[in-house]
Amino acid sequence: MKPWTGQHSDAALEGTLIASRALLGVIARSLAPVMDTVTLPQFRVLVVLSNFGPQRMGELALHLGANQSSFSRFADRMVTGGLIARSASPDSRREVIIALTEVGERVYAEVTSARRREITEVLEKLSATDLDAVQAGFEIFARAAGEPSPDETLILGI
Amino acid sequence: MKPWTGQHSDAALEGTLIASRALLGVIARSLAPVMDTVTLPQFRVLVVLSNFGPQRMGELALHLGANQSSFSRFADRMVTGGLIARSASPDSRREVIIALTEVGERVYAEVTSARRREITEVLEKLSATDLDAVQAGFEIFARAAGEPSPDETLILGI
DNA sequence: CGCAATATATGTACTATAGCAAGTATGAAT
DNA sequence: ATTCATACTTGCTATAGTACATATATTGCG
Repeated sequence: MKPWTGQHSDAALEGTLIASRALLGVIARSLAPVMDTVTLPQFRVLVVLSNFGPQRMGELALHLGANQSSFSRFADRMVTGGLIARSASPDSRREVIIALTEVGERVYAEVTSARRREITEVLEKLSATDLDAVQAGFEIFARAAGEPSPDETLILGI
Repeated sequence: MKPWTGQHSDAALEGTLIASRALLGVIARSLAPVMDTVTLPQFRVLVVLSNFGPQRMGELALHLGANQSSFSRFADRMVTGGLIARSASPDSRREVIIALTEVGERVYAEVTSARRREITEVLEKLSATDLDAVQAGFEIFARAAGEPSPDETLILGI
């Protein structure tokens, strides 16, 4: 099934590409202020911990597609940076649970709230009619595109 | 001027955030296949060279916010990787022009065409009516958000 | 020409990421 | 209890990125 002609699709494609650049700008701007506190790979850890909660080292390493031994020292740096904390697992004394510290939470929140703020600023420029149109279009697109898998999103570290 | 109520804006905000995640998924997927050929910082160079053409070392370093001396060795690695090439400047013998090699062009094209393909796949799922809605919404949003500055886009290396 | 300015390259050094192999501590199973 | 598996850490090593200071080559100017 091909409900539109080539020409029609091209316009929508170009529009989508332009919008995707605009959104990337938003995301980049929201990320910029914390880039001297965390590296992009480190920010990925904040994302995972924020969305999935405290986890064992191994689990986390798996989530991030990293070697466990690499991840241990990676975690060292983030602990030193005050972003995450190791703690003993209640289940087993050989397990180590990694959780966000308050600082880590704050850094993550800073980025997400900046993102919301930026988007709100854009939306505030719109008339009620345009806002409706944006909302409708984005919802339809998001539904068709589907949520990216966590792994996919993490490629970029966002 | 505040053309909408809080509730209305929230729905549009959430929709935008969800769509932004969907688009990030698209971008990440398109980038994944080349991530074993280039690093993200290196991909930024491909982006700049693709969009602004061959440039002097110093210009390029400036574009990327890098120290000139750092960039010289950074360029070495990309030359070794076959992605860019140094050449003499016609203007001055002390200037070095950096340009994409065919491989570099191909890597960049691979990513952008994958992105187009992914988006096209999503749009193909839509009815003509929905496609119109998506196109309208994205155009309005992009116009309001504006093009991100090159520097902003490069934060993420995309 | 001689000297200052410019463009790039190199010496040196440090941090982050990352993998393999080996070590240690703990838990589980026979 | 001994042995095997699990979970994590550490030793070692290598590469990428980045910066500062210094060298080298080239250009432009007085």
